[in-house]
Amino acid sequence: MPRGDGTGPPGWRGRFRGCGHRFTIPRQAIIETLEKTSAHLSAEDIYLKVHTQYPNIGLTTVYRTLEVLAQMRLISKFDFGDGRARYELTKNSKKEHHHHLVCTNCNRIIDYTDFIDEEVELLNKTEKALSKKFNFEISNHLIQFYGLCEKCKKGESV
Amino acid sequence: MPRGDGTGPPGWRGRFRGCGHRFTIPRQAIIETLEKTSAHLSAEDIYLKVHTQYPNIGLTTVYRTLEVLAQMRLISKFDFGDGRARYELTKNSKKEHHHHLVCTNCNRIIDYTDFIDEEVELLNKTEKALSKKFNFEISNHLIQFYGLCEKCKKGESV
DNA sequence: CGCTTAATGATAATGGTTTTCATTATCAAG
DNA sequence: CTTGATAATGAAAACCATTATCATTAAGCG
Ligand SMILES: [Mn+2]
Ligand SMILES: [Mn+2]
Ligand SMILES: [Zn+2]
Ligand SMILES: [Zn+2]
Repeated sequence: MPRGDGTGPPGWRGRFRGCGHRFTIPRQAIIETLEKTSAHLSAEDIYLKVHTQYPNIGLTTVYRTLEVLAQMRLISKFDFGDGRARYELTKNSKKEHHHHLVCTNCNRIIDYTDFIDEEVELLNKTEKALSKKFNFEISNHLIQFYGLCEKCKKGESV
Repeated sequence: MPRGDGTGPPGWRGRFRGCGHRFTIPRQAIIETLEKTSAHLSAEDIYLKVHTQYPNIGLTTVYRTLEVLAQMRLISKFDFGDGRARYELTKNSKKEHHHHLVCTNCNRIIDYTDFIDEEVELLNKTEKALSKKFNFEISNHLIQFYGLCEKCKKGESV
């Protein structure tokens, strides 16, 4: 059963305490913002959203919280080529591990999980082979496809 | 037969002219620097190397040339997480298309092409499926594995 | 309720990249 | 080989996302 005390069902407070971190209002607010969206927010995006409800939470704190969350592996940090880092909860209610399509024209990001089945298999195989060959301990991977989204593909032919 | 006039065997001048660009000394020097290395150089890396032979070529020009080269698809631009963009010739004598292992501890980059055969197959399949499903025109992809290199794996257990 | 100290926030600093603008040099035309 | 239009260059300043500083606040433990 959910707590209803603002610490959220999955026990954010517990996770923070478990890593020796304090669970503060700003951290709670930032996580709630990330939970509410399915977008890929930048630090400033998050700051602005949080700001409407907690006008005294600073951008610096957003950056610091994101760093802690990333280090705890609770969020993923991405570079989609628009000059700022973007973040999303690693396990959102709606999202599990997925990869991205990035529109090089309008910077739209599309999540996909649909065709991952065979990918997962090949990824495991590849990771195993690479680990052995280079004696490299793989802990994570990044897969992104770049191109033109539906909208931009149309606009291109004008 | 190679020209021997400094424009290089693959006809760099021709490629530039073909895109309506002029072929200048700085551009030539930057390309030669990229041809000579198998590393993943930053703009400043390139600037410093070029600087030893042409001390009056500026960092700004390096950035601008890299932008042109990237737009012409002759170089690839990467973000390995160390806060600066890194570049490499798309088709080097030694390298064709390849993917990267990135050490999250010492930032070492390992190129690999070895296990790509099955990857290529799956990638084509995936790209086709994604294109259809999202009506997205895929023109490029990025695949990187993160973890600890041989050296850093050892150091970790100390 | 206090105490310890991690966390915060306003501000300044950092550093990679981009802009500006006056000057130079490429290269097509004559 | 000139010449001229203009793309390219370089020094300097501007930009802007991110980080460091430091005095202040508050989380969590006893
Ligand atoms: Mn996503
Ligand atoms: Mn490479
Ligand atoms: Zn688009
Ligand atoms: Zn390493």
